[in-house]
Amino acid sequence: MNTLLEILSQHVGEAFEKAGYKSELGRVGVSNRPDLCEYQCNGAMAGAKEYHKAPLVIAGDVADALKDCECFSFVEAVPPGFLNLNISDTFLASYLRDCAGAEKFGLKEPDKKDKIIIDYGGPNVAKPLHVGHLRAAVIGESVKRICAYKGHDVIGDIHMGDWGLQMGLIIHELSVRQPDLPYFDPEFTGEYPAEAPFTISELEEIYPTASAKSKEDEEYKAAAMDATYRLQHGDRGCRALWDHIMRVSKADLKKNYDNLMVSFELWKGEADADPYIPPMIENMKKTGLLYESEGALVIDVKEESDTKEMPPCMVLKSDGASLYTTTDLATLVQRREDYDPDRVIYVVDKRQQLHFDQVFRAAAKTGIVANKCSLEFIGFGTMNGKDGKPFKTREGGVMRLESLIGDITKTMYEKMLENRNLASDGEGSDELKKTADLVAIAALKYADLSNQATKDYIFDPERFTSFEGNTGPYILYTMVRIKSILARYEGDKDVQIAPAGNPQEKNVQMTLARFNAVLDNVFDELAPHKLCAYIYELADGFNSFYHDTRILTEEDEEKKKGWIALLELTLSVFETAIELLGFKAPEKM
RNA sequence: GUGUCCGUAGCUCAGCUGGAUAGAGCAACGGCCUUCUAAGCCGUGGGUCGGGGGUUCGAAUCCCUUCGGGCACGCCA
Repeated sequence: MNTLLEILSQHVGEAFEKAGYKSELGRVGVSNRPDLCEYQCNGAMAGAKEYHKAPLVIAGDVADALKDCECFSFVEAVPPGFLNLNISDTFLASYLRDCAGAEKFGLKEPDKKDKIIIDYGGPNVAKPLHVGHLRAAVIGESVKRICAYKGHDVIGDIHMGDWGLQMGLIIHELSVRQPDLPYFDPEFTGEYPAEAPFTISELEEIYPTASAKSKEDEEYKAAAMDATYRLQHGDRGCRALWDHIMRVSKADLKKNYDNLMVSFELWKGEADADPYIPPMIENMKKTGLLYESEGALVIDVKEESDTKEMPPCMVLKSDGASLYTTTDLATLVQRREDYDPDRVIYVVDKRQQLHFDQVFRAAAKTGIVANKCSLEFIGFGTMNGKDGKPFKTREGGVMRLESLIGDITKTMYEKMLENRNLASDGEGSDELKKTADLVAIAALKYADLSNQATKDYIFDPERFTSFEGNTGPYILYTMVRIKSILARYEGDKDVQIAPAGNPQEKNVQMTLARFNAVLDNVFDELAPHKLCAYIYELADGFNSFYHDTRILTEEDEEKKKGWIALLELTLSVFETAIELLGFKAPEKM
C-alpha cells in the first residue's frame, strides 16, 4: 500500500492540477512547525517562478481546491506561500487500521527480489572477539535483517580470518609445547585423535605467545612460516590440527555471537577461497589486464572520473604469494559460483575503503562479478574512548567483548534488584538474570546502532550504567509498560483504532502512520540509526500519551477499545523495529 | 603531499535529496509517585551550526575558499 505521505501528496497534487498547476508541486511533508500544522506543502513557492505568480496566490488557489478533500480537517495558505495542513482524525484512524491489517504495516514488496550477501564479522579464529568486532557484528546483523524484512533473499557470511601466518604460528607453538603429538610425526599414517589437544582458553593464550616469540626470534618465525606453508600445501598433520583449531574456535565464536543475537547463514573463511585463487589468476591473465610492476602482479583500476590517486590493485605479491586482495577477489568468485548474488554488501571498518574500492573495480574489470551484481561498502567508524582515541580498557589493553557484555549485564542486574526491592514483588532471580541479559544487549546494540555507522563514535561504558533518555532500555521500558496494560486488559478483544481524542494520541497515531515509509527509507539507505531515531520518537510520544491517559480505568468502553488497539499496534511496531535492530524485549523490567 | 570524512548547546549526538523560530539525550536548575512500572512525565536556562565568500525568494543543508581534527594512501589484514 502507499505511504500516508504519498496519499496526501496525491490529493494535494490533484488540487494543484485542479487549480491549473502541475501536480508534482503537491509533495506533502511532515510539518517542521508542529505548533502551526501537522503537514505542509511547499510546492507553491517552488512553482512561483514558472507560473509568474506570487507563491501565496498559488497556495491560496490550491487551498480552495482542497476545501472538500476528506483527508484534511484544516487547510490554510500562509505567507510567503506555505500550505499548512491538518489531517482529519477519521482519515488518519482509517489509514492506521489499514496498516494494522496489512502485511508488514503496508511496506511495499520490492519490485524484484534480490539475492544479497552480507559480509560482516571478520573475526580471526583462535583470537577472542574484542570490542572492535562489535560494530561489524551489530551493524551487519541489523542490515541483514532489514534487507530480509524488505523481502529480499539474504545470506550473512562471517568471513573468518583462518588461513594466514597466524595459523602457522599456532601450529608451530603447539609443536614446541607438545612435540610428541602424532600431527608432527611425518611417519604417522593412522587416525588422528578426535579430541583437540587444546581448549579454547589455551588457544587464546597460544596465539599471542607465538606472535610475540616470532617477533623476537627469527628462527621461530621461519619455522612458523614453514608450518604455514605446509598447511597450505596439504600436509596431513597440519591440516588435521587446523581442523581442530577451527572446530574449537568456531564453537567459541558461535557462543559469543549467540550472546549478541548475531547469527550467520554461512561460516566461510579465507581458507575456503584459497582453492579458487589459481584458476582465478589464470583467468585474469587471459584478460590481458594483469601486468608486472615492481615484481608483483597488479591491475590498473584508475578511472577517468577519479579525482584522487588510485594505485593499481595488487593481485599477487612479488614472491607469488596471495594477499588479502587476492582472497577477497577469490571469495567473490566463489560467491558467484555458489549463489550468483545481485548485491554483496561489506560491513567493514571504514579504513578499508580504498582496499575495497580497488577490489570492486578489479572484480568488475576482470569480469569476476556478474554485471548485474553491485558491490557495496558500508564502512563504519572507530569506537573511541572518552579521550577520543581508540577504546581501551582502564589498563590500556583491548577489551574482550565477553567482559564488556558481562560488565553491562552485571550493572543491569543490580539496577533491577534495586528496583525490585522497592516494588517488593517476589520474582525468581533466574528470571531476573535473563531479563538483565536482554536489557544489557539492547543497551549495547542500541548505543551502537543509534549512531551513524560511518562516523567514529565515543563509546563510554559509564553512560551504559545510567540508562536514561535515548537508550535501548528506554525503548524496552516503554514496551514493557504497554505489555503490562495489555496483559491486564480483560475487555472485548475485538478492537479497532479510533479517531484520536487528544493531541498526544494523535501524535502517536501520526508517528505510527509513518512506519512503513521509515522502513523503506531505512532499507534504501541501509541506515539502522534512522530506525533508532524513529522508535525513540515513538517511545517519547507514547510516554507522553501514557502519562496523561488512564487507559484501564477508562469508563467509556469504546474509547478504551480504541486505545487498546492503538497500544497493540504501537507494541507491534516496536517489536518489529527492535527485531530489525537485533534485540528483544522482556515481559517485565 | 594526494585523497577522503568530520567540525552543530558544557558533553554525546540528530537534522544535510534547501523551507517558517536549528532539535534530542546527558549534565544544571524547578516541579510531578495513595491511581496502568518514576529506567517515567512536565518545565527553565544554554547556540555567531568552525571562519569567510557565493548561488537562492530562503542555506546548518548546495558551491568555492580558509582554519582545525580523524583516517587512508602496492607487497600486513
